[in-house]
Amino acid sequence: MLRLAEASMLCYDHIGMSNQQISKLLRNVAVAYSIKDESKFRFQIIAYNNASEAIANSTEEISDLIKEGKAISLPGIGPSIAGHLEELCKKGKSSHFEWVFKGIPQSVFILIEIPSFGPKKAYRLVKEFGLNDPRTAVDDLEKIAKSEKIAPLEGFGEKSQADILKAIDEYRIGESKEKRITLPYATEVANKMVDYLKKSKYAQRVEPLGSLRRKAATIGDIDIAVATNQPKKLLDYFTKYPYKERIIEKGDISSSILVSGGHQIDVMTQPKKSFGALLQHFTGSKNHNIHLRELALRKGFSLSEKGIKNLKTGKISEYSDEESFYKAIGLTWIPPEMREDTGEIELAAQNKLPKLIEIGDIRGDLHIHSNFPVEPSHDLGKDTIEEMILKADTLNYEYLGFSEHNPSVSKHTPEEIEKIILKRDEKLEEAKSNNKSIRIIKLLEIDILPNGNLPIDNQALELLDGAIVSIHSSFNQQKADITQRILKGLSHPKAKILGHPTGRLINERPSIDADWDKIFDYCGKFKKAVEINSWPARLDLYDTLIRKALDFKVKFVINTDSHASDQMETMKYGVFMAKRGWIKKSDILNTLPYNDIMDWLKS
DNA sequence: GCCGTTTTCGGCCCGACTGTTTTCAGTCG
Repeated sequence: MLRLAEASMLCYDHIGMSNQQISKLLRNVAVAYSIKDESKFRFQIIAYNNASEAIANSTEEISDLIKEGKAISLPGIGPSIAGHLEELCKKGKSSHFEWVFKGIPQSVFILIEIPSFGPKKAYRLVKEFGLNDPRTAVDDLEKIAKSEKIAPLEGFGEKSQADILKAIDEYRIGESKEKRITLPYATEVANKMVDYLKKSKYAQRVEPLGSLRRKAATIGDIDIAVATNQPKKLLDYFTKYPYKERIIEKGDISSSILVSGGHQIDVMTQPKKSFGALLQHFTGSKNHNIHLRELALRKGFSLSEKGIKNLKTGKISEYSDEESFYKAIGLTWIPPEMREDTGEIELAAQNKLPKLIEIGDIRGDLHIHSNFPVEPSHDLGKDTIEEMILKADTLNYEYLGFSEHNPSVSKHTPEEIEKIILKRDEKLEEAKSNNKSIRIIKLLEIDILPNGNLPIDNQALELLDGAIVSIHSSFNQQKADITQRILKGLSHPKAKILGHPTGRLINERPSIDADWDKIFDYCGKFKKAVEINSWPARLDLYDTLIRKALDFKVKFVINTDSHASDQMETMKYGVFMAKRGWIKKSDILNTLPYNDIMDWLKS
């Protein structure tokens, strides 16, 4: 029955709705409007889709905002939608949404989830075959398609009947697996294809674009742009990729294939002289491009992947690079990581974009685990202290902060813990004298226990230059409790860094539900650094929360949390995330020289 | 229905691909 309630979601229970549920509800309103009368409600459809997306991407708890009457503060939510949501929250139903959904079977909102199904196709099939039970609508449709009853319908045919069966298969696979893949893995898949495409004599330039170029934490489809004078021949070559599973689309300008592992790769082509416009178009994001094109329209230009069309003369100007494309509409070039339409276009118009941090600005890693036997309650590193230092040397670092997990408290007395820390000190001192080029900082990663206490006593903490405090258990505590827990953990003078703050593991574990305003406010006031953890499955903090933390004047450290020396190379992913959070060098503490870092740790 | 550094009224991105069509509707990014 859950799905029935989810379909249009007119029932607002006393716990409130998640952002995802509210987002889906508004998306469904747009779908319903499309079915009712697409041209009449054209702009409502756009508005509801925008609102839906805004809520899906928001870091605020929308259901709280609605209760406080503040939903209108979100860009994309105006007085009308906010009013309907408030009514839904107060009365458990909204008369307006009920009116929009009236006469549209719930099954439509189920079928819409199938790839290649939009409002029209879903509604047509539901009506045609009386698919009135949302719980069985997909199965029923499959049976109907198999018994060849769809092909005879007007506007359908043999091919579309077969395509529907294929799409249902994909829908089922998609439901059972994670669709989005991590950035490093996507990079690997993309690079393999880039190497393949570069071998074609028809390819003049090959660039991975889309969310991959914007360095999003997870990637859906892999987008690749190719400059070529022979698009058809190039696409022929592309669709013959040896690891291809099947061709999704094959056109004259662009094509899509599915490769082993179920990943989709889209290739788009343009002649070399228009490649700048293609780079801009295919990098996105969608919202960035829409905003850019609206801006251009007001200036009398129409933008596309082909170039910039002057609406008065009808002439299209071509651009071989992105800088000149942006310049032509009065903007400075915008780093791909910032292209999410969250204010970057306005800043580019005023030439006020921040100078973002670069990997070369990083002077050291403050979160690494060696294999020194600290007898921790969590995992030990794989490599020796010396090996980690050697790696830091090759990365041209100035310093390295060793931060193994705290020794397990269940197996040791406080005296024993102190002894272990002192033993590690000896080892670190020895390593120091053997390698003069890397300065060593004595840290520890300490659990914040469920009650907010730290498992190590003051005497042991005094032996450290500083501590990273992080949550490794009881992730599901109530918002108020977990917020208090973190603040208490951070309150110790030696606690300097909040490690992997949200605790999320991509595709595995969601973020903790904490009051980030309170936490960032505290960190800003008391000079506690917030970690941007580069571990590809963490990328924590993530971009939108970094932006929020910046508002509270929080300082950050970018760390790798390495458990082996080669993992120290993942620093770049943390830097990508920082750039997506609009971070400058001056916001990051581990861009500071050693002495300044030590001053901060002592402060 | 939302929004504003040319607007509180009058706008709202753009093009590719597919299947079913003979000029287009639907879907996607």
